[in-house]
Amino acid sequence: MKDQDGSITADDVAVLAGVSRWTVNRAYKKEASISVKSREKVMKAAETLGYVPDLLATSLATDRTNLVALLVDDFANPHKLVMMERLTRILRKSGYDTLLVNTSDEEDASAALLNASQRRVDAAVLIGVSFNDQSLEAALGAKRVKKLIVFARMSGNDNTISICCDDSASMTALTQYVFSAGYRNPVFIAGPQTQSAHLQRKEVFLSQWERTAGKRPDFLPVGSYDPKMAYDLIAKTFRGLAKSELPDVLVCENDALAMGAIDAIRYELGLQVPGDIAVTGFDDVPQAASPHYELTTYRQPLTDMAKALVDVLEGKSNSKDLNTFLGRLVTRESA
Amino acid sequence: MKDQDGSITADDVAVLAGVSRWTVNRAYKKEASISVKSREKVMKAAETLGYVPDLLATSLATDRTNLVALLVDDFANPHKLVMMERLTRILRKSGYDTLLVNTSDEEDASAALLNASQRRVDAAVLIGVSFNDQSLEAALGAKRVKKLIVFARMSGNDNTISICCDDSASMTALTQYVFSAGYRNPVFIAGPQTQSAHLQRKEVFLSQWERTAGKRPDFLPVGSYDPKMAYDLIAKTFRGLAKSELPDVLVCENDALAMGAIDAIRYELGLQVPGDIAVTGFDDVPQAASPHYELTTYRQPLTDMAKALVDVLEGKSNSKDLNTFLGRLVTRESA
DNA sequence: TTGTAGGCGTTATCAT
DNA sequence: ATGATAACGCCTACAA
Repeated sequence: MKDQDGSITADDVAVLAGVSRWTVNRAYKKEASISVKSREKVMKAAETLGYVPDLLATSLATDRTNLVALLVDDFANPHKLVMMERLTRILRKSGYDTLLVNTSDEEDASAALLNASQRRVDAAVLIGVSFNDQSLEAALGAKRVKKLIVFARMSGNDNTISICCDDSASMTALTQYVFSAGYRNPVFIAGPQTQSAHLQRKEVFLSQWERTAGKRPDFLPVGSYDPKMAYDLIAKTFRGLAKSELPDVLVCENDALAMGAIDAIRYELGLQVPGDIAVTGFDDVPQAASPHYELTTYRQPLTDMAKALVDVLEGKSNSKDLNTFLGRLVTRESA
Repeated sequence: MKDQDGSITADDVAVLAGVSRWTVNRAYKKEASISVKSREKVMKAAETLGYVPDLLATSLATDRTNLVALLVDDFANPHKLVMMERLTRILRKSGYDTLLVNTSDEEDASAALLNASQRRVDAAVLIGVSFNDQSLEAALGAKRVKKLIVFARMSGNDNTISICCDDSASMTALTQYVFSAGYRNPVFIAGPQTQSAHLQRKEVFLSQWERTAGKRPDFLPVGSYDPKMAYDLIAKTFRGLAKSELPDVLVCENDALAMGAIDAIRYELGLQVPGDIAVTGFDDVPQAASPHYELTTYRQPLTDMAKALVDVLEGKSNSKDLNTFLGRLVTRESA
């Protein structure tokens, strides 16, 4: 045994087990040519010494960290918690650890990406939205992040792998539901308007609705995916308006906005949901099911998406456009 | 320039800058004896090559990773999101990165601790609650986690550093407020009952109330800090009871439980909050301020606590009992 | 099956 | 101020 705590290396185990250091390391490899007896000896010695292989040294030697950086820029949205839970759990099951990187007070994600690259993460996964494609591209080009993955969002950037719901399919389903439920005067509540706006839920809804109903709806951009901001904006925008001037449904880009919207309709406008104004969301966060919201929304297949992420990490998935999933509409009382 | 992407080392920079490899590394150290000119040359060369120091190799050589593991076992509680945001941001500002470890499906945290130790984290921070002191102690003894910190919870374990609100002071304040607001028949809604139950909020409340009102209140343990579980339990427990049999206030161990309680009172029991049953929480999560909950609760000074964590990491704080903070009561409409 | 070099990219320490 | 040696703990590739 060595002197201090925690400095037990393969060498120490080798001595105790009476084998060479390399045999010790081999004992920890799945398909290594090593005799059962040797492995047993090694494992027993390791057990008594409290030895565990050092992942730092392993990573340095193999150029593989089994580390994934999760970049999150928006902690007001409860769906982030759901995604983090799912991702960390499934990544862990596949042997990956997760670096949680908070990019909420940075202009763009490139500084965070740089930092992650210094830790040699196997991939950086963006669960945020306020990134812009250009800075991403720059970061990806210059730095050494091996893979850049945009999760739960489409990305227009070709160097990026996007794992997400098909915005077109999901919003089309939502549009059809809203229309066939009889609503005729929707307003779309959008999140922050980033530069790469193509393919967004907003665009799909506006054009789909126009095609269906013959009129392009208005939309309201909220500064961030924060229920409070949605609340304030909706209160300010619609307060004092006559019923005839109000929309009959607010189609929200996600549940965070929708929950703020519902509260504002009830507590600021003094109106009923869905009686006066209906509301739809996107994500199906846990709170959406509560009797207070009863939110009609769209659920993404997070587990499948997380598994797809693992496939991408392990190089099993190559074609970039296969990582588009279909979720399902969850209809409740809010619309 | 070397061949592939991302494999630029200090050697490459050294060649381009016309200095030795060690000078390159020195250029990145704050107080290193290096000439301004050399540093400039190095930085310029690094810039054109896109060199950044490798943190993996640094950690291996220095035995300091600047990595902190955050163990979280409960993703249904929105306060976790708040804590994660605050901690990651403040840790980052001090040069630490955060490993997010999901321990929600593990019996105890020791397996997660083992894994973190293999990455040589500088510290493991527990933001969960369903740990038991014994397994922690075992893990701390056997493995090489340098520091084990329990955040936002008291811990009875001496080998553990606890950074939290003073449960006694906070619950006393809450107790006094509830009593002086005229409530006389409280029930405490508790979280999972772990082994080390001493010093918990529940105990403080029960004994404080007994001292004040002369009667030890009942309490109801919920299986996890999940609003839904609180909702179900409260619905099941109180449904069909006569008004005289109902409590007049539910003192909840945290906001997650309180929010479930409020929903259950309104939507399952058909009663008013606070008119029929009042509710208090703990944490002051963002949702607590919404007009729907208007929750009377207790806010912890998270930023100060996070800074204290940094102090502990940097060895500036030694005495274990100084890391107890005072928060403040936030009174709203729910009680 | 087992042992041996050499290397991963950095830092501590000593020498110049 | 700068250069050089050894070490951090492990892995790949090769030799025995």
